[in-house]
Amino acid sequence: MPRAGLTPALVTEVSAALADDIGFSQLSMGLLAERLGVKTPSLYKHVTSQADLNHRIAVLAMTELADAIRDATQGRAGSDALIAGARAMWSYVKEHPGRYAAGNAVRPTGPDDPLVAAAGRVLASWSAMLHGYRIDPGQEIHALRMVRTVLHGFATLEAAGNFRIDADVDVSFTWMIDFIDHGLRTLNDRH
Amino acid sequence: MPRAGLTPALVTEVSAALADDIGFSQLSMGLLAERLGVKTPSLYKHVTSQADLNHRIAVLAMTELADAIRDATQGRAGSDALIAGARAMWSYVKEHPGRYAAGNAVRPTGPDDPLVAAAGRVLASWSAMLHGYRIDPGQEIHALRMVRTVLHGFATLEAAGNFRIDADVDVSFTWMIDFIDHGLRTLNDRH
DNA sequence: CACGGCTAGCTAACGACACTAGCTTTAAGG
DNA sequence: CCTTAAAGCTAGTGTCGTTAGCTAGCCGTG
Repeated sequence: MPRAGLTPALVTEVSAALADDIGFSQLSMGLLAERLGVKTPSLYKHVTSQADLNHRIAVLAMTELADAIRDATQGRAGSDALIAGARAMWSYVKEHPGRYAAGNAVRPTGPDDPLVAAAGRVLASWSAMLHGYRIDPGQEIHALRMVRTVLHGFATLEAAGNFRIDADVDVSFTWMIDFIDHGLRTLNDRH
Repeated sequence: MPRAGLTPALVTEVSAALADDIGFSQLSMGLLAERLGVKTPSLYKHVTSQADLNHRIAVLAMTELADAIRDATQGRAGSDALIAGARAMWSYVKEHPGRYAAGNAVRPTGPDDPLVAAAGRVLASWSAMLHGYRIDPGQEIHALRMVRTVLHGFATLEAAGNFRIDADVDVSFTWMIDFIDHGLRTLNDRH
């Protein structure tokens, strides 16, 4: 019996890809083992439990997402940064729905959980992006939460196939980002 | 052995309440049977499978949510209707997180699925609410999707405990609704 | 009031799943 | 070449969803 040469990182990567293929909720140790050409119990040499595996997928997803947003918003500001960042996040979720689902399903175990750090990097990107709008410091947290809410909501609704007429979802997305952008730009002009 | 007097409706109601208590993902046939004072296999006299049960919870949730939003927006228009409807949805989700999670996890089986009708009633309420803003018909679908996206995103993020500093989540919610309201009211004033 | 059929609820059992125990064998390092 | 950590295996356990088949409570009819 030749060795398969597995590592925790490889197991995580393959399970993330499998989750993207069949859906995070359908992921099982048996299917993962089959895809890796190995029997189920062998996985426990690299991963302590399914919860541990899910956690690793979540960290991977949040890290990749943070990188994607950072790369997209790099060198841009204001409207440009918002549009580029939002599209980057949306396309990441469309391409990796299983990973993203894992990222939202898993709860951090504590303050020093790498998942917290990864999620913090995503938030930091949005926060940096908002600086371009010169928002009143007291309103920054609310604007940040709104951006996060909108993008998360759109991503999950679309990943779940919840938009009936999905022909012009792209148009709706653009419209929505434009709506938010316009609102942010005119935040200080309110009477 | 005296009979418990179960019905599909009662089983659904109790399972929904249980899901709200322990979380939708933690719901199991065994726990439900225990709460009903019955052995697990007895449930299958009233419900064909766990998938069937989840579907019934989802229909119940969407129906209740549609009623709550309709009642809250009744007799109101524009900003008032948006604020009242949004708060009604938010408080429903806070009060019944398990039900709402079921409503989002379950896929409709077909076009005549009662779940589709219930979800349609929710959408109809948002649509009626938007009429008060006199939005250009070509943009209505986008505005509708945005409202849905924002409320769904906020509800799920908060239900998952994803807002770190949850002290002023209520303030953020109000701020966000106000932001959306302002944007909708000035939609026609864009240059 | 008796009785017959429907069915709610039960026990027993199966398959799928996550996981553990313990063995064998691989392969890396002295 | 030989020792040793560990990768992968087989076998087995507990839990969960689900089915089969029996028993007994309830409702309608005679």
